[in-house]
Amino acid sequence: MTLTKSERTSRFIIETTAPIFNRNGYAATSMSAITEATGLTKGAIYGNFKNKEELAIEAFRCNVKRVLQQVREYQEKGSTPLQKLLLIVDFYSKYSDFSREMGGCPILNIGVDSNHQNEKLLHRVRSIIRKIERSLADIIEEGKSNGELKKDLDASESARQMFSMIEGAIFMSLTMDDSSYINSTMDMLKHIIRTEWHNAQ
Amino acid sequence: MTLTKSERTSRFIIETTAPIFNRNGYAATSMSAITEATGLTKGAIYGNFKNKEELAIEAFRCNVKRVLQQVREYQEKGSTPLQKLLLIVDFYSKYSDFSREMGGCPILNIGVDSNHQNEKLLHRVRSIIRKIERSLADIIEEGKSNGELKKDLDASESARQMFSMIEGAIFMSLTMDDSSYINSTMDMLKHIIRTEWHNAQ
DNA sequence: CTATAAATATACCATTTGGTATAAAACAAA
DNA sequence: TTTGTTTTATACCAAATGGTATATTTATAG
Repeated sequence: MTLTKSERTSRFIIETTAPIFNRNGYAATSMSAITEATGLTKGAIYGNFKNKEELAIEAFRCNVKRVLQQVREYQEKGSTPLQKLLLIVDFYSKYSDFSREMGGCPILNIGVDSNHQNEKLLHRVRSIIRKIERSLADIIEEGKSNGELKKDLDASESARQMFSMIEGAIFMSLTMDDSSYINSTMDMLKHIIRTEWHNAQ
Repeated sequence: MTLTKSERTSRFIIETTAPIFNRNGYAATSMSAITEATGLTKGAIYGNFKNKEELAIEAFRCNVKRVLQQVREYQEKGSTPLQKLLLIVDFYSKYSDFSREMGGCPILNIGVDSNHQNEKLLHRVRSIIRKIERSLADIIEEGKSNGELKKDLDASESARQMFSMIEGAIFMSLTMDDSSYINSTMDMLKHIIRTEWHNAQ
């Protein structure tokens, strides 16, 4: 587990530029902003990354990793699929505070930013979205299996709807700088889960 | 109604650059892209606009105007508040096709792009969001008054939730290039309106 | 047709852009 | 300590950036 020098500086560069790329987007993040933030020179940056695009991709990966780790920690507090779903919703209720330090939601920001601009980044965003939806759908399927959730529920469609609502609420909260958007929508989502998805007999 | 030359070219510049600003964002839209797209020179651009920022604001205004006009036309086909709400949802079901020519949703794109980047643009986005939510809330209030919608419905909160869901669905559809996101969420929204908001006695 | 004003084109500006070749430094093994 | 290898700093590149001063064209009014 001993890291080489370049591995350490690579991580350092990624971690300090991650919020910058997230806040400003790809085009609006200049190499000079990167050298200033890190205190390093272009030599160090280009010695560790092929180009700006590669660094942007690593920065995105870093931001996503942070979010997903937090979600995972939250959801693992629940013991049943239904509890897990509600805990995930709870996490996103606190998301605007959490996300402020890294400059918003990477999926939303880079998704919008990369569309029509950077194919590679866009593909990364899409694959992360698919991954998240798959893991949500898996939980829903488990819920159907153990009888907590209705058998006729379309797991992948419900997962998409859930994630779509979450991203919409994050967008509104962050652009309006008003956390009541996410609170309100997450309450609504919980209500849907408990009344439409929950298998009450 | 006779326009001066500069008024005509100003409009021309705004209309041809509007989709470019919408697709690429403020920083990633260069003056050379603007001169190329319009076929005009910098002299013509800076003779009609103070700077790039002013043009970007006008371009945003132009894009928003287009969307809102379409929504208005759609909703005016309905005669009651409930019908109007459902028609608005219908409009957004077809939104991804409609929006493609102008490069996505201006509120979403410029909202994300301007945050942490351009205060003036961000303020414009916020004020448009408030305006839209107000008009949605007004329709809901009418629905409460004429008995179509439940009396205990919080009009402005419901408007926010509705718009939040719409923006989330647009984001997902456009970044995943898959219209099933918006269709699915709009179906869900209709269901909510008809079961949770509708006053069935 | 002419004089004046409005609108656009041209040529330029300093600064910044992403990127690179190479020199200097820091490091590791002998 | 010396050698060879990583790693980082320096100095530079051509191209592009947003913006401007001025010349030229185009339109308008007398």
